[in-house]
Amino acid sequence: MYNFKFIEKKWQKVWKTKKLYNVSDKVEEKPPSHEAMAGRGKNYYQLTMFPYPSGDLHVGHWKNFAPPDVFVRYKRMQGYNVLSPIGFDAFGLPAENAALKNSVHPEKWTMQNIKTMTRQLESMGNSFDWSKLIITCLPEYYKWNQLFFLKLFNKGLAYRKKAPANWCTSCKTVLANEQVIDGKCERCEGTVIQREIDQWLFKITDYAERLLNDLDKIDWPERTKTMQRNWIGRSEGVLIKFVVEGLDMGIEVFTTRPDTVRSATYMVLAPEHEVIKKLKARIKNLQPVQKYIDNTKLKTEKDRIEEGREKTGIQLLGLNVLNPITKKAIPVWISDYVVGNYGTGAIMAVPAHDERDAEFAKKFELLIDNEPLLGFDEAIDLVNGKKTRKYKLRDWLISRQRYWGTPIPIIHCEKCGIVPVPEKNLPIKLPILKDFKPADDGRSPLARDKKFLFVKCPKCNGAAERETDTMDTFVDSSWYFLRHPSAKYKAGPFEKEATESWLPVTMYNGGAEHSVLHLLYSRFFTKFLFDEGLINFDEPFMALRHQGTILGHDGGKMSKSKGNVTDPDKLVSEFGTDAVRLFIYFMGEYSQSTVWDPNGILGVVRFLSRVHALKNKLAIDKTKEAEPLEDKGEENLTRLLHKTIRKVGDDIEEMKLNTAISALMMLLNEAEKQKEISFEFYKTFVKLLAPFAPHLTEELYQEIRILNQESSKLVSVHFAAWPKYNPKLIKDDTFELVIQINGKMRDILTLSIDLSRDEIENKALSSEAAKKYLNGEKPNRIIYIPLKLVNIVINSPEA
RNA sequence: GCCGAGGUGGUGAAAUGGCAGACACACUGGCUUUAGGAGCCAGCGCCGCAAGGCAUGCGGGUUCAAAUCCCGCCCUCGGCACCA
Repeated sequence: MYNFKFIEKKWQKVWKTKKLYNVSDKVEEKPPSHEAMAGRGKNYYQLTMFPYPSGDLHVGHWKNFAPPDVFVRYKRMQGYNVLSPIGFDAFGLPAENAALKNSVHPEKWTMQNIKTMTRQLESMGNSFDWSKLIITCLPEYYKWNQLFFLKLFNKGLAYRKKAPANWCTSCKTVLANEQVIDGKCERCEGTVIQREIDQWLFKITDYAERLLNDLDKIDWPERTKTMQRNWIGRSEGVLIKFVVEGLDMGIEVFTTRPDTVRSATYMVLAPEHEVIKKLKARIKNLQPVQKYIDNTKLKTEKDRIEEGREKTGIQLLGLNVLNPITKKAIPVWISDYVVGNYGTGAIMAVPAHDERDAEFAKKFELLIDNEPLLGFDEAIDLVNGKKTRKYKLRDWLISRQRYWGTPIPIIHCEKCGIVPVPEKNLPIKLPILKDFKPADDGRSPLARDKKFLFVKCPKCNGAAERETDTMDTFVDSSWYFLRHPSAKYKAGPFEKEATESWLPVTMYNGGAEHSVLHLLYSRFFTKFLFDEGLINFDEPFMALRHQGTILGHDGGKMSKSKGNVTDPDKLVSEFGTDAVRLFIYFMGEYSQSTVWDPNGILGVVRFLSRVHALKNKLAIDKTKEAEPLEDKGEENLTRLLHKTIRKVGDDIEEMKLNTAISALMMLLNEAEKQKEISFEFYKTFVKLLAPFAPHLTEELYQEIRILNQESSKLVSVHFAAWPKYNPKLIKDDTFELVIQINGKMRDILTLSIDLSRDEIENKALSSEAAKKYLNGEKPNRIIYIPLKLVNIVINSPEA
């Protein structure tokens, strides 16, 4: 085994000091779209979703970061100017929780972890441009979160509203949605209820239509697009007004089935429907109704899950509406199976045509009426309905009553109301609090910092208070890809030239678990900034590929809490970074999930040391190279080399790294059979392996260059030109003909590719196998597939 | 329930209508070595001494030919889940 420790350390140091992977800041041509890269530009922006600084790099991080680096190195060798930056998604609840547990400040905890992870990421040998590093918890980054908030606010796209939040009754704090697991608190398993609190929201629903339609113009996995489509959930329907009996008012419902309106036998309102308050006076059973409404609010997620689909509800006695066609008076109910913030929060119930309504009608013994259907448009005309589109997508609730996040740049003034912080006063820095525990009253810990809290109103100069909520960390990650090329820019969130030359991201890599939230929010931000005229594109990621997850030995997702997380450090110190990288690639396709089992690593370890040992077969006598290829073995090897050049390139393009490596293994197997190998061969082999095993190949490449007496200036293998294959050499002059009898393989012949169809069929018919099975008879039919096979069909007697 | 992905040797996996199991791991036998998680040679889907037969979750179908295409099931994973 070669001295990988020495080699890997040495080259990592050289790359770092030479800033080998830092891209030039000068303006290049626009980046090409992924599918039409060739010849359309030279800038290539590859980005892998930035990590949360949890503290250590586990094998899942390797699976995230190592495969895209192959792609990046390959593109670079092809002559692309490749930007591959890295950063840390550094705000968020885990830091707070860990900090509370270990009594360190979240900032200290986070910055320490970033330091460790930086070192670990560096030891992975990825070709990151570290000069473009971003860390979201620093004011120089989150300042721009605040700027974007103000821009959204000015356009009415950031607004404040009383909204239900997840409230853990045991921790007495608000939880993020992702912290609620099966209706329980992730940390303490306490009960989670909905609590109404004033919160900030981004009006992403304004963009629903564009977010949906523009999915057609990006190269993303179909399943991811489908998930976004379902999440946005557009449906085409009609608004129909039902007149309240005896009153000069109506209640509007949304339906996708106006053709069934004649069979609507009752109406159901969501418990929070505002009309209930308005018509209080007319409701005869107000007390039980109020009780039902209160109960709904108190209902926990857990209760709902336990109840299953069992429907509950109560009639609003004394209140009827008129069916707009039959003019019959029908009862009005409230039930929590009608969702308050979808459609109009009211439905016409048609138990004859809707399963859920049928279930409800059956339970409460309501009239089920099956009138003949109307024509769709006919019905709309008759009831004077309004065609509408509705979306399941909700506005994005960004308020967090937590400490470790970006402060929302708003001031509450008694006189002036909600006042935005003037841009020139940004950033509003997050104060260093000693006590950052979440509070009982649901207010952010920032409310306890009087210095932070009490300010003068920027408008009237009177006494005012700062907003104490912080932003959801998804805000940070919704635009970070814009910041990377301008990482150090101070005058704004991003520089015009850098943005125009690098963005949109050419290739985005990351986990499928972000298929909805992060990717949707990023698209929303991009569209908003496009509308503001700040950028000239309205989709952030031209191409997207998900890596498969690595599962723990138990087959479950790796997670710290499960204790099935594997730390690759041991493998790295035992076999080297190159070996671990290669093993990750060789395990299976990039997009596929696999169970982590390090047992097979010896295969790639052996491969690497044999590649290293192959150097001993180099033909030192240089004159040999000039000789014609007389030796058949060497000629075959050259042919195989050129086929491998094509195969490896094609496979990397498709991220099929496992088969690319197996092709290199086959090539090595053949090379080892030779007495000597040429400089040219070895050099090409090393180049082909370079994106996969960057350290060993750099070492070998430099050794070859010295042996070959090339210039002593460092020319890294990672900037060497990717080998080109000779199309003449990948064409064989013979092929293997498979002979089938009745579809079963019976023989193989090696034939010249120059033979005609007749000659090939004749050869096949006179083969041993054909003679045996034909037994002197004539074949019924012969199928010929050029350069592949001949299938001789013989009629069986019974056919 | 709905949507999506998947199911191939002891293991990771190849093969996208045309030789099923490439490339590896593990295992078995042999050679070599003071020694080995070393190297080399051979074997390795199942049944069978062999000839041969049987095999890609299960059952049908299309085809000269199916892991691959079509129909119907079963199982695993991921997402959504009363959205009218």
